[in-house]
Amino acid sequence: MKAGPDIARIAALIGDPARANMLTALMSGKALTASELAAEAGVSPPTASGHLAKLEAGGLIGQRRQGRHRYFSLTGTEVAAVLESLMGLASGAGHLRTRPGPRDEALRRARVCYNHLAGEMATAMYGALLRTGRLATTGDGPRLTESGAAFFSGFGIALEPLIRARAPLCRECLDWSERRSHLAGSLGRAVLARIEAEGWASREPGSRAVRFTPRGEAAFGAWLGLG
Amino acid sequence: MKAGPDIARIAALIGDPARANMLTALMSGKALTASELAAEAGVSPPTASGHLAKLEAGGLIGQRRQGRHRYFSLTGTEVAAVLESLMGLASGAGHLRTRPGPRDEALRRARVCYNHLAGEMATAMYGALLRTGRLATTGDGPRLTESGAAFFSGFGIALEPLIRARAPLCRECLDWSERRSHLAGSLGRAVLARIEAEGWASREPGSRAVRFTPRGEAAFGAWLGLG
DNA sequence: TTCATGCTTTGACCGTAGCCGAAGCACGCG
DNA sequence: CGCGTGCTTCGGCTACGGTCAAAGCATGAA
Repeated sequence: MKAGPDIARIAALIGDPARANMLTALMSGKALTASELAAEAGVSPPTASGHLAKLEAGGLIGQRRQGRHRYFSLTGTEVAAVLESLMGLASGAGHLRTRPGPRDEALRRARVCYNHLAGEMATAMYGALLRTGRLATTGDGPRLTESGAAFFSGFGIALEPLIRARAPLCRECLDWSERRSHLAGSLGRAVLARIEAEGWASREPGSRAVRFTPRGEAAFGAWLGLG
Repeated sequence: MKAGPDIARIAALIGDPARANMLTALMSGKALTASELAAEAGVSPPTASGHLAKLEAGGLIGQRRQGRHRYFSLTGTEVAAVLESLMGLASGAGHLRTRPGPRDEALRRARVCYNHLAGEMATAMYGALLRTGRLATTGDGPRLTESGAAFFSGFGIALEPLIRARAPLCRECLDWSERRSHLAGSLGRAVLARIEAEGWASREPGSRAVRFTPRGEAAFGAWLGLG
């Protein structure tokens, strides 16, 4: 017994409904203030404050003071990955009676996962990138190929600063709605930023959903060579 | 709020120390009786019984009656994957003061992850398989190539029954100690079985650790063409 | 300085959930 | 059949943890 790390500690941290709501809200990748998170979780400011302190002590979130606000965010992609996989279990093993509403439909299509794109569009993209040899996979996550480097440079992404930074360029992340992987890492983040800058899609305010315009969706498909 | 599935429900399920211990014990892949799990969790039989009922209602474990015993096991690899990723977070973000003992060291080297091999040896194997083209990766997890099929057949694994079964042949699973992927799925399971049948390694009783014999380790490396 | 806003701490309340002992089933065996 | 073992249900205890109101600190603005 006691083999392996103390998994109950952080599972319990996620296991409270108020805290789970906060973490889910933070999955949008945006840093949120304590009051916003309190509203999101449906609790009073004091309660939220206590929860946030626990989450921080547990290492799941971090804070950044700015002016008289306190911005909270997830500490990293690893936390986001755990949350995503938990959502996969909950949506699968949970009560299926709650059939997906229109809002869930949009989330399934495309959404923000911490800082990169997730959902149907994202797994389609990841598959296309691997099929066309822009990415290759080692045991240690995906790797950018030479043709891939040219491909993304042509899309307007400056790769050098990303490579110079110590954060991993490519990562894969399991999608709870699709049950397949999609692209994460600093490259995944850059792609999402570029898609938004291009005007192909925009985030719905107050939600994780990403809405593609019809023209944006067509351009996205053409870029990747999707059917 | 309420975007996405009810993650708090199952996180809370894992969040109790007694239940977490039970789940960790079940990560060995073996089906255990209620009394064994009670001992593992350090609680009385009545308490264990209550916990097991909750875990089953939550869809995390299933039971199989056999004689006058009741055998419990995890419901699937998806549950195991969540537990592994939670261990990754807990070992990283958790208190690092608990430096790894000799027992942890063995676990890091090679262990059972639900029904397949995990740890250093497993990620090395996965990397070698991808490097040599026995496996290729699509967006939808790894795929067995033709050369890979010949490779595993030559190792004494009958692929047809695995392919005929509806369970996925290849899956990847994130390793909490290595933070890299390793091979799961029915093929992963078959490989571990073959390794044990070959006498290369054996499971330590009452633990998840897998101990390779010196000769077994050498044979394993030669088989994969590791340095 | 003085006020207002954003957040945290304190203190008290309450509910829930874990825990066990004892009794109750259920199954298998002799 | 009746005994023993394995597991579950029941009752009641305890305590941990979530919750909010009110007061206490900060920080920035006037």
